[in-house]
Amino acid sequence: MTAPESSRPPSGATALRTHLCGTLGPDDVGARVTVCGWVAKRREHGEHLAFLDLRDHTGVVQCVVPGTVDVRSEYVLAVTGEVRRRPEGTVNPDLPTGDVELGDCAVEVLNPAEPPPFVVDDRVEVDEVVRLRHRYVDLRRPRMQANLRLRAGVNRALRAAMDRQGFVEVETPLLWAPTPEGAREFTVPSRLHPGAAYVLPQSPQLAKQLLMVAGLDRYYQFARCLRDEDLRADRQFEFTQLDLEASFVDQDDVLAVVAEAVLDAAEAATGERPGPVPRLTWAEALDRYGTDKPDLRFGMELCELGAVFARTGFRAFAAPCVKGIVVGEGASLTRSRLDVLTERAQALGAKGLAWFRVTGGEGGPGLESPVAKFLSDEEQTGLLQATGAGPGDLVLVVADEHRLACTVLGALRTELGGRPVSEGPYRFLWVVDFPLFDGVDDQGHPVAAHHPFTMPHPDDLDLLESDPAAVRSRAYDLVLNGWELGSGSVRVHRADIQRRIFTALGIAEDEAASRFGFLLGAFRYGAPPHAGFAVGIDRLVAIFAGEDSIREVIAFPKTQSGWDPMTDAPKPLAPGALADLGLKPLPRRD
RNA sequence: GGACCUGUGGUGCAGUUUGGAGUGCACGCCGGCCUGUCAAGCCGGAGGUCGCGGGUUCAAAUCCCGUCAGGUCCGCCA
Repeated sequence: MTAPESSRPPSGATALRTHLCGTLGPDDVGARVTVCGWVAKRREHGEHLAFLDLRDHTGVVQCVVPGTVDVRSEYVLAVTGEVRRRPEGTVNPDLPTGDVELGDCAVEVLNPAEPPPFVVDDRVEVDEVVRLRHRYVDLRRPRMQANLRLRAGVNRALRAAMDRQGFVEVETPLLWAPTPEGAREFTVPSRLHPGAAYVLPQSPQLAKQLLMVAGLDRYYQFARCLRDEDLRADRQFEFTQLDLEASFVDQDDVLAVVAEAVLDAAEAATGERPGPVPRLTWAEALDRYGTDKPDLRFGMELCELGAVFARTGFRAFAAPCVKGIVVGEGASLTRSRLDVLTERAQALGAKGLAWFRVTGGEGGPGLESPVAKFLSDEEQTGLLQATGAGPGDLVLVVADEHRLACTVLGALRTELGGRPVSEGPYRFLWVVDFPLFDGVDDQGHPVAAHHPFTMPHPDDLDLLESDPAAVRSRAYDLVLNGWELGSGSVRVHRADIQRRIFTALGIAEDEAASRFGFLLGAFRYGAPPHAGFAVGIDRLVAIFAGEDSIREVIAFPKTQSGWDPMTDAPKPLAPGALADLGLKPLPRRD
């Protein structure tokens, strides 16, 4: 990462030290220096010589002690010595400071330490619960130090980009009002109002819209967001978003602002600036990649096979949609592997998965498959032509409803062609024109795909009442290498459109007033057209760090069950604390 | 709510298929030796509720049932 010079004092000098361990080099030869840090390794050679590898956040330097030294791993030391070139033949090319060492060292023990529960070293894999229980030790490891500092660099770049683009940083409340909508919220019971509660915000969505009514014009915030939903590798209870909103803008303005910020962040994190961010419509992303967050680092696009099997006699392929993907060199996959893929497809909702190994006979390529005998020669030829598959390839075909066929193949595409997070390049993507509604609720009303303040696509306004499922929206997602990095939308600022959407959603006027009253009330006093976005910082940094899990870029994350092995949170409240809040536990149901 | 995988000295593993004494490996730890190592080397040593509970059996780390914890995924995440 190329951090600005000003971000770190070159020397790191303090009252206790003159230099940093990892920065010492040939230029310092001859200087008498004091460095502070932790003992990474002690190597004693009898009573006349000992080596100490001293580690701080910049790296490790070898200290030579003329005698024995009673220190152990992870002792905290101040070591004073003279920087000198290493003797002939003892240079360590694997160590950045390996040209030099600290000679004739005087060692002061600032604090002894018990043996750590695991070695502070990137070379060992340690159980994650053990790491989290002793996170303060885990974070000493170079990998974690690098991740947290990378994150700081990303934040710095994002903040600079927002400032430069005229955005004003505003903090919004963590204690907010409960809303019966959307993600489960964390509840904070009120002591002063027993029986009443605040909730922690899932996002500052409504607050930032109020800031637009308030005339802030351009707002941003590094917003902590909290959602009481099940955790995953890319989801924690609490996460951080670069949250932003702007007035008198349209979709293109927002995309430009966000793109500049994340491309700056990418440049700061990786040293290279990715090219302009391309756009796909949601419909196109689904058609071509079977997902609304396609990984553009590889091809394997879905092939449309409806025309090939339009009049097929094979009942399994007589479906509204028939699509396939080509797995290059996939013909060598074993039968058991193919069975697993089939089970996987069924688990995702498909009725089945048809596979075809492409063989290379004398008369041209042929198909080897349990279902090949059900297909006519024309269909087999058509399948090969439509997919472009060649000998040695594997073709996977799903026939089903359009959405399902696409998503099943999209999942298989990712599983079979997906690359590790740590592999470049960085392929940002905008997915635009999301549907306004997604599915229907118990009463048959459409369900808001994003949130109920999302502006319908102007070309689809007429369909709001007649064909809500076909209404596109001014909602958009930012995608990076198959990860959803964030989403945003143009908001509804006009009462008449808002009323029509509420009606479509089946939200009565009094219900809307009770749920969003303060927002709708504010909108009566002059709401500017506005739009916004939120970028998930944890995911962005995880990708730049090449980490599969955002836990690796969060200082103190929780396990999948929401447990913190270090603090043992969550813990039962003391009876007195419960009483103060006017709470009484229900009897356990076991 | 569901599927799959995992649980064995401080750490990482093997052992579980086919039941037979807590057996083994690497790292770490403790003690000793060692004047140029750097994942030091050599010698010696300590360290275990095989996640937990129950069952089968003469005998269970190993088989069966249950349960807890962790991970990945589905659901969920307006």
